[in-house]
Order: sequence, then structure tokens, then C-alpha cells
Amino acid sequence: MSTPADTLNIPGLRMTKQRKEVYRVLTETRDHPTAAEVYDRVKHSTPGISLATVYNCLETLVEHKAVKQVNFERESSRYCPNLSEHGHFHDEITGTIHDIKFKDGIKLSDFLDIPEDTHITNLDITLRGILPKN
Amino acid sequence: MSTPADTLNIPGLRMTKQRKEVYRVLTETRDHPTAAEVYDRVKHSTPGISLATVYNCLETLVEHKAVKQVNFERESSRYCPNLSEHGHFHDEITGTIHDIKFKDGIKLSDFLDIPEDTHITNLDITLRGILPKN
DNA sequence: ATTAAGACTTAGAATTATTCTAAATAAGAC
DNA sequence: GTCTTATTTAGAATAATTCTAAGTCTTAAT
Repeated sequence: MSTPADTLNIPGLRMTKQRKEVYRVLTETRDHPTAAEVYDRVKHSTPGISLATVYNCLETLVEHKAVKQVNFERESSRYCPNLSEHGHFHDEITGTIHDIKFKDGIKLSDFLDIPEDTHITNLDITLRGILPKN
Repeated sequence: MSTPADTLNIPGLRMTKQRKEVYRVLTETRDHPTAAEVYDRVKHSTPGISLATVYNCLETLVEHKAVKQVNFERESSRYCPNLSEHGHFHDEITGTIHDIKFKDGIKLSDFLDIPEDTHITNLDITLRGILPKN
């Protein structure tokens, strides 16, 4: 699902303390923080870090597929270390964001009207709603 | 799928010429334009219109569910007069955006791991990819 | 028809998330 | 340790969108 922060190693990339810390913060609390929230958290362990660096690190981690970038409408991007294919559910009551697993053995073309052999490079499924018994 | 532009009528709302034109432009060419693109098109028929007004009109139309707002990652929002529940496919070869119908008779909980009776207020499914025989 | 009240539009300023720039620093190779 | 180059940093810049305040148009009541 994700690599422990202290063993993250991306060939060809310098694993600087900033990158390690940004990644560690993401794996530590998997609540889909924004860049600004990551910055606030990472400042504690890495006082001199700048917001630009947080953006840089996040971008690098996303490019190298160590982290996923999650967007809800036009809000700030959020970041998620869960690498398995999944969607997101934004709970309107609590404000929390949950990962949603796709059921096993289903293909996109089972429920979407697209040619069977379309090559999907990116898939975003995000829902907003209210869970039962609320 | 959508109301003809000249008959759009939203109770309690003044159907000004700006709103009519913004809506007409959206139904005329259903290519999911951004606000800036709508502005460029609408200027021809409504020369004095301002970009702020285009934003206002789009926001009003979205609020009153005459139009859907479509977001691809952090790009500018796009607008779509197709009111039926559908997703979007961004063709990486041509750059065009297609509406995707959901197959009949499927429930979200058939392919997403969410409680059966979750109340979904908003659903975004967007894919990026390459169609077969490209 | 007139007019008052409020809705709508407008231009431009403001905001906000993010990216860019250029100089300083630090990782890793030798 | 020294060198080379990637990375970090602070602050400026950008881009999409929203806000503000003034002006204009609609509507409804007189």
C-alpha cells in the first residue's frame, strides 16, 4: 500500500531529509493533507523547511509515483500515500476523506460506456456524501 | 439532456441576456469550454459582457443545476450542459473531452466498496487515456 | 406611466494556490 | 576533502477565480 518512510528509495533521486520528512508525514497520518497542512506538520521536525520545498517534494513524489495527488473540485490538492488504485469519499458530516477500494474483478467497461480496450492512463473517482446512520 | 437555450427558465431567476447567451453558447458547442472560452464566444453576440459576468452566470447556472461544472485535476473548470449523470473522458491524443454514460442498472456499490445506503450528493468520474486504434 | 427596491452587471482590485527565479546549500561521486 | 550538480530557499510572479463598489436594468407597486 505504501513504503515505510525510512526505507523509501527512488533510484536516481537524492533522498534528502526534506523529502524523507514530507513522505514520513504523509504515511504517519493518512488524512489526505494539503501542501499547507504538510508544511505545518513537517516544520516541527524540519524547522527551516520552506513551503516551496514542500511543494517541490510533493511534486517529485507524485512524479515518481510514491504518492498520489487527490483533487476535490477546485480545492487545494491533497496527497495520499496509498498507491493501490482507489477512489475517495468525502464525508460531508465529519469532513473526513476516506479511501474507497474498487470491488474485485470489475473492469471499468463493466459500468462505464467506453470501448473495452481503451487505455486508461488516469482515473479519478471522487464522491461526496453522507454515510448511513448519520 | 439539456433545455433548449431559448426556453431555459429558472423560477425566481431573472433570465438576463447575459445568462441566456452563456447558456446558449454552452448548448451550441458541447465541448466543455472553460470560463475564458465561454467569454470569448459570448463576446461576439454580447459585446459589452465582462469576464466577471461570465463567471457569475456560470456559477448561477451551476447552482441552479442547469449546467455541470467539470474539473480535471487543477485545470480551469469546464462547463457542460448535459444534466444526465455521466463521467468524462479526456482523450490524450486529440485533447477532446467526451461524456461517458454509466451502464444501465449498475449501482455505485456494485463496484465501489461503500455501504449500500450511502447517500451520494456528488459523484465525479474522470478518466484520461487513449482510445483503441490510435 | 413613475418610482422605489432589489437584482444584475461591470471594471478593476484582491485573493489564493501554485509555480518560477536566482542565489545559497548540501548530497553523492571521486 | 573536493567537485559537480541536484536541491532548497525566500520571495516574486502567475493564473484562475472571487470580491467590491458603483452603475444599470427589472419588476412590482403605486
